[in-house]
Amino acid sequence: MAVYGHIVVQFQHGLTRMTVTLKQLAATLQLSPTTVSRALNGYPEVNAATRERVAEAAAKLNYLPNMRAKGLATGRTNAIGHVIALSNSHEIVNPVFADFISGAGEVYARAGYEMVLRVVADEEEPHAYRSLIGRGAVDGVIVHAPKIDDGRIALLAELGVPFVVHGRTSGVQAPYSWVDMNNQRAFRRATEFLLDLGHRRIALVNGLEWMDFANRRRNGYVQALQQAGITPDPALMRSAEMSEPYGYRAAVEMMRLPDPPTAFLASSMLVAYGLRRALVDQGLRLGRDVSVVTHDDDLSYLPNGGDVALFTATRSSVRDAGRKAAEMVLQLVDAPTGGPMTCLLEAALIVGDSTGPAPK
Amino acid sequence: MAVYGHIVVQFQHGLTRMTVTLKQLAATLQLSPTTVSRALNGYPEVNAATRERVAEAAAKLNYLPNMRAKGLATGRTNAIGHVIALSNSHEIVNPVFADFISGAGEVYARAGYEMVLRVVADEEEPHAYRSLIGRGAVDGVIVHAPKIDDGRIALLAELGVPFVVHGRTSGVQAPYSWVDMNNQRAFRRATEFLLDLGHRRIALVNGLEWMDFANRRRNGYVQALQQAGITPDPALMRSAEMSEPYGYRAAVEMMRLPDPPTAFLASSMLVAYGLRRALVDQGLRLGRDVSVVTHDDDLSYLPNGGDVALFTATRSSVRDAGRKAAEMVLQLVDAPTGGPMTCLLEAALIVGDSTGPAPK
DNA sequence: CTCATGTTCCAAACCGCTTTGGACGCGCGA
DNA sequence: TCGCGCGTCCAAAGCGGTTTGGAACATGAG
Repeated sequence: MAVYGHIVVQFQHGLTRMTVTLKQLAATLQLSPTTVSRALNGYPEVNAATRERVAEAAAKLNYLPNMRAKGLATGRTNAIGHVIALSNSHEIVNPVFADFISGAGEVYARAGYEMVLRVVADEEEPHAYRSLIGRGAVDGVIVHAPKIDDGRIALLAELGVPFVVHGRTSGVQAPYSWVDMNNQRAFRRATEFLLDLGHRRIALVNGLEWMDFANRRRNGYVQALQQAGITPDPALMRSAEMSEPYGYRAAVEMMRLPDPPTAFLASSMLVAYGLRRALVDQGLRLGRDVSVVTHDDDLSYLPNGGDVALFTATRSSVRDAGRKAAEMVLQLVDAPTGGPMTCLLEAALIVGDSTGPAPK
Repeated sequence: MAVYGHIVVQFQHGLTRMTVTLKQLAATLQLSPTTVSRALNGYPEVNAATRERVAEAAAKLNYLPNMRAKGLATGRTNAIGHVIALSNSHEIVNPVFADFISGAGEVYARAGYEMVLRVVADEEEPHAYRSLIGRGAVDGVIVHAPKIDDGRIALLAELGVPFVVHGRTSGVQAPYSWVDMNNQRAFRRATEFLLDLGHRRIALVNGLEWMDFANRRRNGYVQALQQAGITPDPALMRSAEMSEPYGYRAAVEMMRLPDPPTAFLASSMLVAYGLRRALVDQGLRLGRDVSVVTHDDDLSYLPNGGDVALFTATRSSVRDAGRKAAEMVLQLVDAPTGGPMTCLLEAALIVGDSTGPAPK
């Protein structure tokens, strides 16, 4: 370790690495730390010429403020926390997660915020939130994958931290901030679309229905059926973790029914892939012998076909939702009194090759 | 805001929220901050009875140390940074990412580390690393998706921060820490497996070949072919972002060749799905008329079939890789002089329903 | 010329924790 | 009895920023 002027140069691994502090910067400029700090943070009580000098020196010396120190002094962390839970029975990471994160991350980057992630077993989730906030690691929080009557909302309200939920949670009365896709409406429309094509036996291959989004989707489906005077048939409704093999099994088993469905509603692209595989295996052609509509989260690595949509789908970009949620939580951090904000996104109904009139 | 004894209780949103500091805790205990700090951190110079008292009080008052303050004092952040880049042409989040993160996150959680994520356009990646480290936001870094001759290795070495790469980067001589799957060997074995079944026309539907992993996979494939006296046919080799439609197109177009392949090697499950769809559409049966082997990253939401594997596959859990990488970076943070560590994982060859002898 | 008013800068306190360098009392061997 | 070492504890000085409460000087009005 050697000292040149006021710049400390640390030798490490045989490499030169420099960490300039505000104090050192001030010293080389013959100014007080106060003035330098103010110059860099745009306070008015500093001469324009001085401000210029400071900015130049900072750039030249490669000064970067230490976030921990800044955080300590200001009480702000400039970080938002995301807790993702793994149910330890089936340790599935929500495939939607990557895209949501990428949308949110984009917003954070622009705003100079950090994203801190915790992956925990779901029984430790409350602890994770308490710890994240109690130790002052984040200024706000995003809640992922809300269940029906989700306890996290009450917890976070109690902790008094700004948060926004990706999705909603039926059963919680207290107002809170959320951004959600209109799951019910999307699935009602999808069902109506199939009804209009003459389908009467429509199957729902849904996600886990204690997840709020899946519950809402089923409501939309049931609503549309009832409106058309059709009693929902439990044999045509499934609920499980969404995967390709799940879709496959669902289709195989339902097609064995005495009165099999002529159309399927899938809760995700992967499920739709599975449905497709099973149906094609049985020699059926999608869009002619049997129809499939899926929800499409518009995941970057799971595009719905090429130029023309492979599946008829209700589409809503989860990445957009991530962006929205991030923007909202940042606003809440800036103005906690702003009150709950909400944002309901509508899904587009994209017609692809997988649907057609009900066979006679 | 009201003061009870030395505990400050803040009223906010009409709710009671408490933040206890070490100083307050010390005051209620009639002890000095020094002693309390030492008691909580397990230093020997404190009486066992005192330590007990401190621990109890801390638990009762719900004391959680402020990480920013702790970080400032110790010079440690207890956080590891992950930078993920979005090439702005095609903003695809690597589907592998979610599982890797979940493996790593698990290790961090156990070690009391935070994971901080930055999502940036790839031209800003160097800046992201500099900023993350220069501002003291993290103690170490994981490098994702290395390309051939990746410049990030040199950058991070220069910055003098502990880091481990998920993958390797051909062309970089200097030693560095990495955990990688043996891509070359996996694809050589897969190719050999097909050769043993009598296939001579074997197609490779690869990922982007300036990604190091894809390059290695091709090497393994080419090596096996040459060993068998077969000259690799450029018409049977593709390279692109891995997706279902890509697999579909590749299969459709290759099957139109005068001398079409009898077997395919896919670089990911999604590509394999696409291959399957195209081949089945043409009335071919997998495992009889045409064979498919894929690499399977064992992603939680993309299982390779149910009880029996849908695709014959080289399988290596990317979640395990995440765990490994996290463990390594934590070790490096604890002992930076420990020198580069490496970990090469071997893929298992799983035989499924998608392969069979070459048709006569 | 005087005094109020700005402008521009600084010294010092503070954020919440760790850590250095003792202080103090006690038991023990010489 | 003295001196030494040991076990326990504490005061105070950081860590690297921000922010409060002036100080010093120039300016303009009266």
